[in-house]
Amino acid sequence: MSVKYTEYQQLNLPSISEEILAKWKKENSFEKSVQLREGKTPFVFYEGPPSANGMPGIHHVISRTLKDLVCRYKTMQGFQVKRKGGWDTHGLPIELGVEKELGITKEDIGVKISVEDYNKKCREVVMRFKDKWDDITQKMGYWVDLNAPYVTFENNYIETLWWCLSELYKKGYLYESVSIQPYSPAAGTGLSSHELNQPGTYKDVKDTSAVVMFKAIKSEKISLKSAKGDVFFLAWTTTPWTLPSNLGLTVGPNIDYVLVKTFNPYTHLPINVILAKNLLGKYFKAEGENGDFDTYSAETKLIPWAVFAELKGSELEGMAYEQLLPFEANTLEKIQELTPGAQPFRVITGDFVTTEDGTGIVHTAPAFGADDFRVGKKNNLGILTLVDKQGKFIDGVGEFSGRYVKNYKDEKDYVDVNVDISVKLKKENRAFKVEKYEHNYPHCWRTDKPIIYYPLDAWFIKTTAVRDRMVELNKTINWKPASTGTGRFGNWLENMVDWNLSRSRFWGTPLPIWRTEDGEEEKCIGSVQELNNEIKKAAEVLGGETNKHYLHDGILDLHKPYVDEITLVSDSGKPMKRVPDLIDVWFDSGAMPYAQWHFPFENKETFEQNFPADFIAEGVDQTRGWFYTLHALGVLLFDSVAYKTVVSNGLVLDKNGNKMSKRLGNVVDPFDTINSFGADATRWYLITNASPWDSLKFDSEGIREAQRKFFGTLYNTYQFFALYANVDGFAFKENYIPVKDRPEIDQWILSSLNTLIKDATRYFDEYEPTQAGRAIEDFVDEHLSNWYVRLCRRRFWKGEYEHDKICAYQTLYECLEVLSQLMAPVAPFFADWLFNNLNAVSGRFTVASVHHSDFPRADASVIDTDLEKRMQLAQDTSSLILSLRKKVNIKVRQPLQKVFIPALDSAMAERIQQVADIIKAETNIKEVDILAADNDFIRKKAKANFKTLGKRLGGKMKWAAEQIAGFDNTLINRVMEEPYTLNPEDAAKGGEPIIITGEDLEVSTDAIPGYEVAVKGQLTVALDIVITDDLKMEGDAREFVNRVQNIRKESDFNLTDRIDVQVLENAGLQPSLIQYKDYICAEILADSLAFLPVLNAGTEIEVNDVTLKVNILKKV
RNA sequence: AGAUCCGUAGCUCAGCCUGGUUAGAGCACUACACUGAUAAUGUAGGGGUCAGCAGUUCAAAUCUGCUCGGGUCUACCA
Repeated sequence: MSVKYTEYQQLNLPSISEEILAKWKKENSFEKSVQLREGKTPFVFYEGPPSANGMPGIHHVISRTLKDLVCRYKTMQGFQVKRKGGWDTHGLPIELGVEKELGITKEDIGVKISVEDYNKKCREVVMRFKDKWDDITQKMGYWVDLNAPYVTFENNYIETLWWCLSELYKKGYLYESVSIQPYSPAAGTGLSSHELNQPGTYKDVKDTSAVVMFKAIKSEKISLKSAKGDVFFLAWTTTPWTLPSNLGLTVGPNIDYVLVKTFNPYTHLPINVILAKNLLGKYFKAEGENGDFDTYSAETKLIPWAVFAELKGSELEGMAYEQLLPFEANTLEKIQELTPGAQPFRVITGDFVTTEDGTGIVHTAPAFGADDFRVGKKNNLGILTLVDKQGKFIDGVGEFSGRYVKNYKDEKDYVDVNVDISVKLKKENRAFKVEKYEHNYPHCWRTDKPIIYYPLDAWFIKTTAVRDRMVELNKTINWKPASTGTGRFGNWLENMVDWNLSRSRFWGTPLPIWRTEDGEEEKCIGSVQELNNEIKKAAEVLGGETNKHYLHDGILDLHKPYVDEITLVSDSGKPMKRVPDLIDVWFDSGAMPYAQWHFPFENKETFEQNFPADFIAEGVDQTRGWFYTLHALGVLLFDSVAYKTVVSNGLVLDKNGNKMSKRLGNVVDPFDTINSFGADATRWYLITNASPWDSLKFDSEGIREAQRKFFGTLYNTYQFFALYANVDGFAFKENYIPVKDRPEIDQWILSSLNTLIKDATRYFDEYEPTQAGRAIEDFVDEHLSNWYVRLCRRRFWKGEYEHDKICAYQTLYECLEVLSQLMAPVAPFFADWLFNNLNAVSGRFTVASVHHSDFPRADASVIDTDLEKRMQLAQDTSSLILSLRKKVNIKVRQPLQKVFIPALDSAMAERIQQVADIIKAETNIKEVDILAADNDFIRKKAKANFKTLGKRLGGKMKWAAEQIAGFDNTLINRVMEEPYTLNPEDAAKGGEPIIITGEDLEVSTDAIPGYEVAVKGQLTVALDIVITDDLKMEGDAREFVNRVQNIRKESDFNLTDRIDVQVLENAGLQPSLIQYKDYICAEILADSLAFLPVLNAGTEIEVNDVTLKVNILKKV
């Protein structure tokens, strides 16, 4: 008739996962969990789209666990949490993968393979591991809606991106400009930062470096007039080929510079040079300072030098100098022709200048360095690009024209142009030091040739225009951890530059801008319909073959090459072609709040309800990725944050703290992990081991520990409950017994439980799942299993099914039930399993899954902090007594008469009194004798309370502490009663009196003579270890019970089987057994205990060094 | 190079915000005990210059500064 709690052979977490997963599938538990909250407040979550062209790794499991647990928690808190999944499908990694697979390079696209076929291939590859992802998603228990995911390559998605771009265009935020980018002359292509970060691109190479001399033009303004002869700025470069393009010198405004009189080591001519003071030692030998200038000749080894002026960089600003290498192509006229109004050849200031290397004066060629470009633009230096895209000097650079700046073509007899430039400068008295310099320089990963930084056209979003607003709104975002928001992200925002959108690739979202050949007119398209209209319009105006394939159905695929085949017409009637660029994939993902709903073309209302997100979470590596692009677009388009809370989780490292990489072979396969340990233990470990934002040293031993320690203990507790509840038929059918009517121990565990609910709720609300998990763990281990169940064991298997027993069942049941709910967000399978096992019998909930239930609410009326403290006292006391027993080697089964516990005050006495029974039972002691506060039996010890006294006493603290340590009982008692002056003599002489009160003392007890004593903090116990004959007999009886119980167990008797016991007569134990016969029989469920002179059958047992023979007979 | 996180027992981590005089857990190790939850549990033991240096303070693991080591992100250097 009655349903039983399911009992198990042993804990098998993976099979629990499987079983529950099947149940979820069958019952559509996820969909149901969302449906059940229909009409409730939405909690908006954005899923950062993974790319399915790579295998999922263990690091995906941690961030998804985090996302999942928050969503599950919020659902249980009554919110409706829809979780639309998504896939990131564009981007360089995909293209590179395809190229590798096809054995082609970027240059082959459009030649060996059509763009159409290439993109087709990309589209195939992009979902290659979707099955694996779906698999891990399910197995790890990640609830996300994959039925209608957003996919970034779909037309609708791209259409929204176009809408976003056109909005930005309308606001004037989208513009084209030159920027300095890594460029590979050998490959003839720009490189993305991603390509630059491929392993092995940075190599140590030796290059010709030169410290060159720029001749200053003396002016009235600067006090260099005092220098006799020419004055030169020293500047260092590792790329002498950039020197003809030099347009400025940059100094640090706060750096100290010196003017030094010396000789040029190559020409031996007297010169004056300017360089950073810190770097003097690098170029001048100390012994040469103030040397003999008059006798200097070419043969002199030690070059004399002398400092005769010192000045700040800011004082140098504005000084002019002679052009170093004038040629036809870099005359002032040419420069001003290229940049009207440019004013080159001046000293400017820049923050990026350091005195780590070089001279503290930076040769600035705006075309060939990002910093140079920036300061050049700011200071109107103009720009010279005297090197073409093949990497050779253009015409008009004298003898260097046509020469490659590096050996890009593998010429056998290549002569380094950098060396020739240096030689020329040496001859012209313009080189101060030329040497080989070894440094780390980036190389093209494809051609292995050094890259250069080169000005390239690119499209930008003017994020700097809203920088202040982005900073301001960022302050309203709840960052976990906060430091990422203020530090890494905040700093990034402060120093933000415009967003470079352009990518010269094939598989991605095309930039929807069409332009006339002369660049005079352009159009930015914001929707498919607009494009189709324009297609027709262009066909009509331009006629002929224009757009003939697109007239009938309009455009069907918004990718290359189709968009590029389309010609539009300008307002003045000229044909317009699309600019060739694709956009940065980060724009794809950053626009997902809008594009996932195909906003504004559809789902306007849905979008409005789902923006901004309440919560997102990804790895810290997304700080400048997704977190940034989401934020930027939110601010640019809607003047709003895109998310209110963001959790950034740290990296997963291997157990030795190394980054996981395929190369090192230390990657952890998430499938293996979950298959062998189950998703719950894995998730629990990932969450509780370290805060999500700390990097995690992943060690499967830790999962094993979580499995054994936490899940094992909880499982055991359930098993224990099920075992006896099934015997007694407990199904929670009786009325709920008011907590106040239950035994104190029940009140205590329920109080702890409600405190736990309160804490866990707070932690989850604060996005501190680690703290929540640890609190739950502590409760299960310390409170529930190792104290409540241990102390209450007998209540479950002894006695009749009545009040006390029902209290015990109800209490333990409630603990297990609430635990299943508290742990549900983190360990969803086990929690549901536990919940269902309980609910299948009791039917207390109507919902079919713990994930459909409401998160427990703490009942403040049940929380009794005093009781919790008291119990802690009982635990500590018991622990002390047990340690004393151990010390004197008296086993717990041997009863002892008495323990003394000194109470320092009446409150403490009261508390001990209330838990005395528990202590007695736990430690098998007959009496707890509480010594009142004012007894003289014990000696008290006082220690100064540094916290209260320190502030008042300051320097006299040490002295006072010594005084207080010397107090005796009388003095301590006196201070406890009334204020006491510590320094009466001093005070009498007019010194500051030191008055102390009871608060300023920390009183504890000293040893009690004649007893075994143990102390912990303020708590002292003194154990009476005398074993009287009576106690000995009782100990024997208990020991005997234990032996019989073992025999019962070994013989596989049922818990309820009754027995008859026969014992061979013996002198040693018989008196004890007779005296405690009733007790013994009750314990071992014996109907008789008989002493026989002869015993043929039976077992030899040993009880306290006495051997005796017993025979146990099961009653039939 | 800049930013940020981290550094406490052999290992994984608390404690740090709010300074207080014996720095805690768990795992592992050793020994002993317990055994009707038993692939569990208890007790005891060894194991720490709280990365280093300096400062503030009566008092620093805790606050400040610097240095070193590790991770990550960004940048890439004349």
